[in-house]
Amino acid sequence: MGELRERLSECSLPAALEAMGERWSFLILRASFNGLHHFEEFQQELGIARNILANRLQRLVEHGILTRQPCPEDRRKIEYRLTDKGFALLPTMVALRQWGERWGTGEPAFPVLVDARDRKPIREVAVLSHDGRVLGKHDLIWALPSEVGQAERAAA
Amino acid sequence: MGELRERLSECSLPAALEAMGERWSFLILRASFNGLHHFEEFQQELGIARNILANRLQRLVEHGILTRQPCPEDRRKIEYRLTDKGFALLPTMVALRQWGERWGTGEPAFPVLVDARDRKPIREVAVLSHDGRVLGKHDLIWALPSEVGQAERAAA
DNA sequence: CTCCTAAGTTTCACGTTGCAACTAGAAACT
DNA sequence: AGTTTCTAGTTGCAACGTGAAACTTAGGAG
Repeated sequence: MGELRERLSECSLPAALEAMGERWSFLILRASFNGLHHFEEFQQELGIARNILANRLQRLVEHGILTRQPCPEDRRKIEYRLTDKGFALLPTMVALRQWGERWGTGEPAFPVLVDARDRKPIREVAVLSHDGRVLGKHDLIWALPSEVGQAERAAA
Repeated sequence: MGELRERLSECSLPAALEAMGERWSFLILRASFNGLHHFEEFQQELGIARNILANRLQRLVEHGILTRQPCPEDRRKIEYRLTDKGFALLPTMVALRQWGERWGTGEPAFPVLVDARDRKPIREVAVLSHDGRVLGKHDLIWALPSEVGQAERAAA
């Protein structure tokens, strides 16, 4: 347990926050998920200052979360698009949004994310065991990598 | 689709970020999840400035994410503990950490979160359909609440 | 040729962060 | 009882980040 506390800083959370931890980053990402692609769209949707928006877009591009390329048909316009790395932030974003909805002011979420196949809403994002049970407060413990069986060290 | 874009701001992500969006908030939360409870513990673990730490702890308490109470056996000490609302941020935190691990520097996560029952690592956090399928990039669409069947509007 | 639009950049006032030193209250030591 | 130590802060100040508004540059439209 002593070692556990000492090695806390080896977690990759700080690395993730280095890319996404600044103000506006998640809101730009959400707008991106919702189909916005251009500077002026982000600016009007979010009401963010233009210099800050430029800075954030540049950082997101540098971190490989968005790509930046001029539109072929109107070369004034720049298209910002999510990369796979950027898209992989969807579970984080949905989890955070669901938390805000459940514990915040209680507004119903909008828009709703639905399964394209049957248009039914998605499940609540949760921490699951290897066999798919939802794990709660008392079902979880922190462990050293050495304490975990060798065969099943895939997920974190 | 026009309405969808117009009503983007009704999402509860901004509310969530109001509570957790500042620098250090997630790292303090992680330390909390890992069993730290006292000011000096947070300060030494994170290397955060004392005034900022005091400010963040106060904000987290104000938002109902942590509780603050003096220890009975040593009344110099203050205990900060996660509330249920704070604990409910676990899926968000785990998702963010897993993203950092998968797409960041590639360090193996530490410590590992395991199922208390069998000590096997947890699954990767994902967006799931109502019947438990993992939904990917092309399996998801955004919908107006009105477009979703009345019976199944539970999750977001 | 002129006007307009998209995507920035610049300027400057203001707010936030971070380090270091200081403080108040409770416990421990002598 | 008096001094020291320990915990959880607060204060002061310099550096950095943010935000509103005006300005710039390249490309397209009439």
